[in-house]
Amino acid sequence: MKDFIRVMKALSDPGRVKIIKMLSTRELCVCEITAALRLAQPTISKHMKILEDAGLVNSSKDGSWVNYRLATSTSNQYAEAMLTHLQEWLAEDDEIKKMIITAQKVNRLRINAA
Amino acid sequence: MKDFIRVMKALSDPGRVKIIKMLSTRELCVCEITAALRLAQPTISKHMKILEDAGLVNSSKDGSWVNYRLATSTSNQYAEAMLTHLQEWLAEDDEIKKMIITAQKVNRLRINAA
DNA sequence: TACACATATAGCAATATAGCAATATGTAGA
DNA sequence: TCTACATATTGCTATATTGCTATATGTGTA
Repeated sequence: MKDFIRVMKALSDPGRVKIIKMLSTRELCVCEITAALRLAQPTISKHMKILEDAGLVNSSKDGSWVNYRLATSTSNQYAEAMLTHLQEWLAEDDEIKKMIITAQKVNRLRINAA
Repeated sequence: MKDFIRVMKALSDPGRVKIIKMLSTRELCVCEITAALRLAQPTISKHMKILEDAGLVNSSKDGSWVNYRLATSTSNQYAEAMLTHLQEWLAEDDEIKKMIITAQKVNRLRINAA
């Protein structure tokens, strides 16, 4: 039950759903997600922790960057099923479409240059 | 997006998930759900509204009783998909198993008799 | 060591959620 | 009409959630 609730809660926030959809196109670091969503960096860190605890994303370090990607095989069957649905779901949502375009353009090396 | 979030939020509460699983065995009125879950009647009413707004359950009146059942065809595709999963999911959860047994025994005509 | 940068954690304010008791509404039957 | 019962609504408190700023931690490089 707890595993299920954790996944539902993780997916109850529009920002976190946007993050999931962005990650469906490619791996992103915290600073890229922060730039794309226009939220404060600690806010994104907190969201990523919730997504990771739910088994929806995995992370790995690359120097001081932390790259996040969608979880491939996860210990949480509910997370796995929801990720499968989310490959299709919300594909036509305007806000999501914009976020995906933004996610494709954002680049960790150019974030502070602007 | 709003439809999706509504379903995720509706399923983010253990009590509401229990209600869904109870309704998978049979139709129940508010007083039966109240007796089974051991929460106050207004609390159940509020939960039922959230579930109905999400497209997860339907209701119909029978005298002063309001019967709730799982939504069969719903306007919300996410609700429909989640209900399908929930036919299988959590079947082995101890708490859920107890609730389903309770739901089978509870009877609107005997609630105030006790 | 010192600095720059990326990320995480702590602590706070605003808001949302879940519970309750009290009360209003609706229905059936005397 | 009056009463009993089932449900919904209102208004409240306690807690959870989401955002922020400030600060701590970790990493790479001079």
